[in-house]
Amino acid sequence: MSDKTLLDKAYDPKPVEERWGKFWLENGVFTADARSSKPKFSMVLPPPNVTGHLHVGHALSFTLPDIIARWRRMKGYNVLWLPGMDHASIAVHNVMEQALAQQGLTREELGREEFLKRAWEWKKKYGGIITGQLKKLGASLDWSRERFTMDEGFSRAVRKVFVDLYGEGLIYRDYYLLNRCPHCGTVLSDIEIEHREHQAKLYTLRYPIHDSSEWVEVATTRPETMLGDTAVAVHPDDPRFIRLRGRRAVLPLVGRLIPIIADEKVEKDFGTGAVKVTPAHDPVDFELGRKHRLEQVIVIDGAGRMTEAAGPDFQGLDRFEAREKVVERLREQGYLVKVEDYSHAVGHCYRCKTVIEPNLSWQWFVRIAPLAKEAIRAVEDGRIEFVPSNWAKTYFEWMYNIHDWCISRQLWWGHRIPAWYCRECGTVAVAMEAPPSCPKCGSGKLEQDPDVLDTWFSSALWPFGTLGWPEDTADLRTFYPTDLMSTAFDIIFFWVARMIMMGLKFMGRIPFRQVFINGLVRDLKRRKMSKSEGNVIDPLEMIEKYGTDALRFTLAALAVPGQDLSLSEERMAGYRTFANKIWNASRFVLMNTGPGSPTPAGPTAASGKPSLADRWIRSRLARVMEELDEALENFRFYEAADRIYHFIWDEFCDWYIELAKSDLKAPRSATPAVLESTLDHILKLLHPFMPFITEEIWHHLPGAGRSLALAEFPAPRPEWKDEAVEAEMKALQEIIVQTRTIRTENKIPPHRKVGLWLRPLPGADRAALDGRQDYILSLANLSSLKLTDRFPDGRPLLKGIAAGFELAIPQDEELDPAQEKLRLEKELAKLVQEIEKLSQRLRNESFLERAPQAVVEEVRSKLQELEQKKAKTEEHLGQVFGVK
RNA sequence: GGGCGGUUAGCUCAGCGGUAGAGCAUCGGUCUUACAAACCGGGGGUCGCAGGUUCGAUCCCUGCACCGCCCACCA
Repeated sequence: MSDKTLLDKAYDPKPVEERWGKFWLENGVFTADARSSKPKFSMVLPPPNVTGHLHVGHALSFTLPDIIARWRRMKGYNVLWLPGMDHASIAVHNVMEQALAQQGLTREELGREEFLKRAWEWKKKYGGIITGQLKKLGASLDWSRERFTMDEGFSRAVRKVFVDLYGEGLIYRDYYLLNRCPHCGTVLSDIEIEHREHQAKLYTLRYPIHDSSEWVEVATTRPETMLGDTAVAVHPDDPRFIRLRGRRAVLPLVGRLIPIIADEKVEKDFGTGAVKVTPAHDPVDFELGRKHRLEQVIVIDGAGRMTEAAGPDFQGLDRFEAREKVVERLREQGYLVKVEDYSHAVGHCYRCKTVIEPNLSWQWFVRIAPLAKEAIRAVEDGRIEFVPSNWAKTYFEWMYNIHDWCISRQLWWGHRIPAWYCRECGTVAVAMEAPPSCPKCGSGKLEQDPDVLDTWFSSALWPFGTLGWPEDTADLRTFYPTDLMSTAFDIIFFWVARMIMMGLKFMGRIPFRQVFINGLVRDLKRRKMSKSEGNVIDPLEMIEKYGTDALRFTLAALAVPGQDLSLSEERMAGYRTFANKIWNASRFVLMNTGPGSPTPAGPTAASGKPSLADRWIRSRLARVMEELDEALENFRFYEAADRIYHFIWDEFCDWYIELAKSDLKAPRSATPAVLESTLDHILKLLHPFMPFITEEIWHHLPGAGRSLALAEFPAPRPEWKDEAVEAEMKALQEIIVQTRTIRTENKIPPHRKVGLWLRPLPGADRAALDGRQDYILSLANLSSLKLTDRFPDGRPLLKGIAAGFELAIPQDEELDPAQEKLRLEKELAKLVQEIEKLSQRLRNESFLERAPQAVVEEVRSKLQELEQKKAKTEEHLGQVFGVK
């Protein structure tokens, strides 16, 4: 890729990201092959709204599956990750109508046709913003298969599903009380309502009993609805109201006589124990009304304005104005008993946050129970697995209590309901295409239902509609069912559950095998990010500042299953540093193994004798490779990230490269080859997390292929693991660290070379040391030490114990006895404390009896070791400073 | 009202039955020829509270407290 063998000194993400992002797309690196013989792994992207722009939630829920996709691809799977966009009817209406309002226009004034024309133009112009941003993130999507929920094929799929369900009686039309958003001008389904706590008032009203001087008190939070009351209800067992049974009340302000009914739904202990019933404006009252065959008087229309039925005093008023006025009138006329502060939950539109208005209208519904039954079973019997598994509980709870789904919306942008009404005979014709005439009376006067379908109705078909259904395509055969659905918990009901129902219904098979639910991204105070709070972290800004790889790695490192994550910029800065670290480690490797270097990693090196460090890093690498697979298999992104991070930084950079510096000096060393191959492995292992920088560096290595994204992910190499080598290395590391500590605490300047004298403690393996003399020497160089064979008499010594060795640093100058004494005493105190803990356990007979032998043994040998150490330390103290 | 999750080092978070970990911050020392966006060393936690189970609990059980979220037809 590049002639340069030496990379720039600091890593600059921008040009690298630009170059490789473009390269991947232009070369079809992520294009799947429906006819491949490789095992397939498929996912569909949760289609972002066309109104969307990338926020950090997207960044998370696209990065995680991308890591999986890239990992699988490198492991030899035929990976399809299919992108697309959702037409998002309500959201689009919101933004477009807002724009219209600025011109003083409403959509009605514009007309349906013109509105749709503009919507399409708008989609064309702005709809691709988020997909462009997705590309920036490095998401390895197959753009050749991009779909849109309103493209022709998909729309056809939507119509077919509607027609088929209708044919089976699973879609029906009903006159029902539903949540309507007065602002958006459409009904909403139950889950599109957000409940928010309101500090409101509870009004107690007094309704006179007809033909009597008595009255009944009722409580309400919505006095304006009293104009539409058609009953008062009490509990059948409530003794207070037995005398009122069968009587009628006179509705104040209106004068209508309304029955007093008894129903068990009424809570005896709430309010006055009697409740006003408004079947046309309250969900409970609506049910009550159907049960008791009460009249429905509509006093508020869908836009939240009072109707003619509300009476001349109120007609045309907004519902909240009407509330004030009704209360005023009631007060004037003595019907208002009291007003109390009252806090309760009020439904709001999930899009525009307007208080919803229950409203009666004709709507289309999906009869959900039969579909839900199958969908429940698919999760129960494990065909579909939720990760983390506790989300299955959320899913079940909703599915068990699921209500029929209202799918019609009074909007224009979307899939128009394929139903035609005959103006002559009133027949409803449901069909894929407009029928030329009424199938019943033959009249040509047919009118299509003006409404469109709930956006989620079409999203529900995403896993198969995007693959070509209802056609029997190669893609559909190869890639359905998909393997993984990765998404956030807030759309389990909206989307996941419905995809499962529709997939089972129309494909006869589950739409995906696993559902991975990622956490929510919160700010540092654990608050949800929202524009109004002003606590939004903009991923694009982060990319600009820290690079995409750093952003991706941060998200992965914070992605603990089942946990929301608090995104911190500091953390991201840390991973930018990590990228730079990798960059520089690679520079080191390339400088020392490249063709121009004094120690090229050619065939000679490959056949050279591996040093201890060579064998050690290989062994450690083998472990990381295993752990990474395991972690990704289980969606433990944070674990994978943490593991690779520490392997690269601590083991590869801080130890191996440092050791390599002296190993490289040995004749016929294998180190250049090991350096190069370890880097190659590191790049591959890290690529799913940090695709850009790894791809860039990889192309500087000999033997790099077309793209690292298509290279083979390192397969497990158990034969590389070497316990003995790791143990030996660990001992040597301990010795080094110990000497460094001694030096630092005695303020020996880092650059001053001092001698190191080593003697195995009784019981330690002397041979292990002897055989490694030269090696220890090179290790010692790490800390400006030189190994001395002979204990130099008569000079001050700094002493320590590490890994079964007694060590001493002879000092050329006078050392500060106070300093050294302090160090040893501190050390001693620590030892005494630990020894006490351990011996306490060993003194406990129950422990000796009941704990596993291995544990007891471990404690014993640890204790022995500590005691030896303690003895030595005391000896040092006594010897050198005369302290006993 | 029902359910779910959280409470571990100054901050953000891992760990979850056998002597407490990371990143950042902090203290001390280094420009050691890949990297000062670095290197070396150190300090810092009675793991929310109270009981229980266990040889042994941060980890399991019960209760409590506080924080966050989801669901819900007490008007």
